[in-house]
Amino acid sequence: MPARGDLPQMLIEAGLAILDEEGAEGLTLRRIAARAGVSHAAPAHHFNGLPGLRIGIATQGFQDFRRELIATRDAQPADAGAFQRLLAVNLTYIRFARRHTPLFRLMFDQLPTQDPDLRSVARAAYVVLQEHCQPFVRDREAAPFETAVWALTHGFAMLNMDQPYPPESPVQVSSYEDALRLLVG
Amino acid sequence: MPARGDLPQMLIEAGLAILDEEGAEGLTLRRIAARAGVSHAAPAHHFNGLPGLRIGIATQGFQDFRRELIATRDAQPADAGAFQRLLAVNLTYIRFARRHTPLFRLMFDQLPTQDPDLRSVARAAYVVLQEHCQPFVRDREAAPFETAVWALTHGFAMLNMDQPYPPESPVQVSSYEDALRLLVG
DNA sequence: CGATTATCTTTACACTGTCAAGTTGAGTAA
DNA sequence: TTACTCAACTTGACAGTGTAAAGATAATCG
Repeated sequence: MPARGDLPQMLIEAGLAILDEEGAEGLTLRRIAARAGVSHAAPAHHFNGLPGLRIGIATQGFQDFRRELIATRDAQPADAGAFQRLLAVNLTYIRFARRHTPLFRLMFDQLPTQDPDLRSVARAAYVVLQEHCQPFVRDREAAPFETAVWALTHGFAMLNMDQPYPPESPVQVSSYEDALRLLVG
Repeated sequence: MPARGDLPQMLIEAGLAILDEEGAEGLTLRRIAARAGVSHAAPAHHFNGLPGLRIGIATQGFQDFRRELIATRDAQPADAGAFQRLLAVNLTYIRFARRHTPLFRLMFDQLPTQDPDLRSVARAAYVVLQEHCQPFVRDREAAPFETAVWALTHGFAMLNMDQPYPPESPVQVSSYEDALRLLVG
């Protein structure tokens, strides 16, 4: 929650709210500023224009994303198996994309900007997934397997986000478990 | 190639060129029109504003996409194995995303619009991938396996498009073959 | 107390998409 | 031929956008 007077954080929160409520098209500098109760030129003093503000919003998005992944991990029962843990975390990944589709798109659209803070929190979110792959690495190398699991999950999230495609054989969340099982062998 | 006087096709071609040369930010209605040599209001008579033109560009993108997939399939040697064929087609999928990143994003961003033509060509492109999964379906059901292969490939394409992420363990095209092999078993 | 500096507002500008009205030119019917 | 029609396109205007410059305001500090 933004402290009153902490305008940068208030602008980011306003941006997140607009993304969830109105989608990516509503995310204009002037509307963000209006929602935060300041003039349209105020953001310029804290961010490098709209591009900078978008990076800030994406950074906050990755932090929230990571927090949800961690919350899912910590909510697993003590006797949960390694596969169930990996599955639960990855399903949170997929559901986050579905629940916050415009934000999710923005997050990964902003990654190429190479902003240090953004890279850092994005990396931290990935580590949560990565550590759940550990039990399945066995004799093979870790990196290629982790990459495969990540790509499968991210692809599933992307294709499941907006609508089933192709319509005749939809990418349903319910079929992700089977897909993941194919991969872990 | 657009015939002179076929303005709709010329506008789409102009849009594709702008996407490749200037990225998504350059794709404005007025710049597309200027590149096609017409006034800024001309596109309105052939498309439903910029949203309609974007759908048209995405539709053309899926057609080109499908053509490249088919070209790769037809270029395989007669003695190529089923895995090599699947791998080759999917690598074309991944490379297309990398070579035409702004277009690739636009294509899948426009899918939720539910435009009939767009859905049709997108489905046709998917079928190319789908038919290469056939040899690996064996006793299991086809749809979940195809979905898994598609999600893995699409996720790989998305993560590989702009830049390696996370930077320390990049999603390299060279590691896709191992990932796919894990999946087909 | 007076000066300074960060924060925010006001104003102006170029650019965007859309709409309404006007222009043009090819085809058509009498 | 002449008048009509109509699709294709242009022109002009409008609200909304991001950005930059300049002004106002208030807190901080010497």
